Amino acid sequence: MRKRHVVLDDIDRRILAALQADGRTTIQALAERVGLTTSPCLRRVRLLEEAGVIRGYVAVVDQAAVDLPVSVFISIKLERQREEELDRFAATVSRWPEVMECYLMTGQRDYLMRVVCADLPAYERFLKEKLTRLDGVASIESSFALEQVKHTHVLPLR
Amino acid sequence: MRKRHVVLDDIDRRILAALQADGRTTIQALAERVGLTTSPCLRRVRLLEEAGVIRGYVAVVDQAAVDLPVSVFISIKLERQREEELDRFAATVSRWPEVMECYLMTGQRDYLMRVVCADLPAYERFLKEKLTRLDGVASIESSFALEQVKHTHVLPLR
DNA sequence: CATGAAACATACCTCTA
DNA sequence: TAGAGGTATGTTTCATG
Repeated sequence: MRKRHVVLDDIDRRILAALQADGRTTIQALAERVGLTTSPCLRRVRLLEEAGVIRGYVAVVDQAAVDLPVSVFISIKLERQREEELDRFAATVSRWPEVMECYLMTGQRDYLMRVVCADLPAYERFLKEKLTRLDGVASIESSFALEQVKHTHVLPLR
Repeated sequence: MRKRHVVLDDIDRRILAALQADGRTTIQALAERVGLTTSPCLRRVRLLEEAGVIRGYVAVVDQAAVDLPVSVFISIKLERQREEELDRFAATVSRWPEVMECYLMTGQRDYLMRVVCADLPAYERFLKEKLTRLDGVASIESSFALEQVKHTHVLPLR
């Protein structure tokens, strides 16, 4: 899982595009699609995996179908922005399973995160039992997503 | 791909958890892990797929490794909020590959989206050539992610 | 290209709510 | 007795060296 910077050529990008669309394509089908035979195709896939370009293969589960229809975006400002405080905050929220994404933002140097939950009471529980119990949080601002217009994992290669 | 509401039991949830961690587990390993034999395990997986609970299987590609290190969150307010305008906006941005996520938000009824790009110039191109060319956009506000603290696809089942 | 492993399709039995 | 799991078997397809 090296993170050394890998130079990708056109075939690599086509492999990645195909695997982003279907993570279960067989090497044979993949090879055919990108214009290789199976051996070099498999070799490339393994290299991409080892280099960390492919981080893994996952099943995409429908949020609503597992009764987690609510996405909340939360903006959080910390009282102090010392490195140590930021790291501690980041480590803590990373451990919470409700947090799907969390970013350190420019500007006010605050965090933006997306939290999923079953309903409003569940969200309130998350707030009361977790977020508001953290030290050093200056402000919390929540906005609710009414509708998921788009949600993809497919990166625009090139 | 029915969206009829499916009732999931404990075994289903464990199957989903396992497949969210590794979308390529063999049915055998999966069956062993959830305490079934392969036949009923495979049956359940197929049902979950057909019911749309499992939307698909994908390779997770590292954003930075494919030279798309920048995530930008964009808040967009529309001039009018008629159904028709909202739909047209949603349909258009859904087609742009740079847009990874887009949500219709409560409150001001505006949109929040995450766009990925290679660098600032690329983002400016996206703004100039796409976003600002749309009709009916009242305001655009961008915030940049400095750092991805967490990004997961694993939903907190139960 | 050959080989072993896994997926897949089936058919049939068992148990129980 | 319908529904879910288990057993068994044969075929096909794939990964891999």
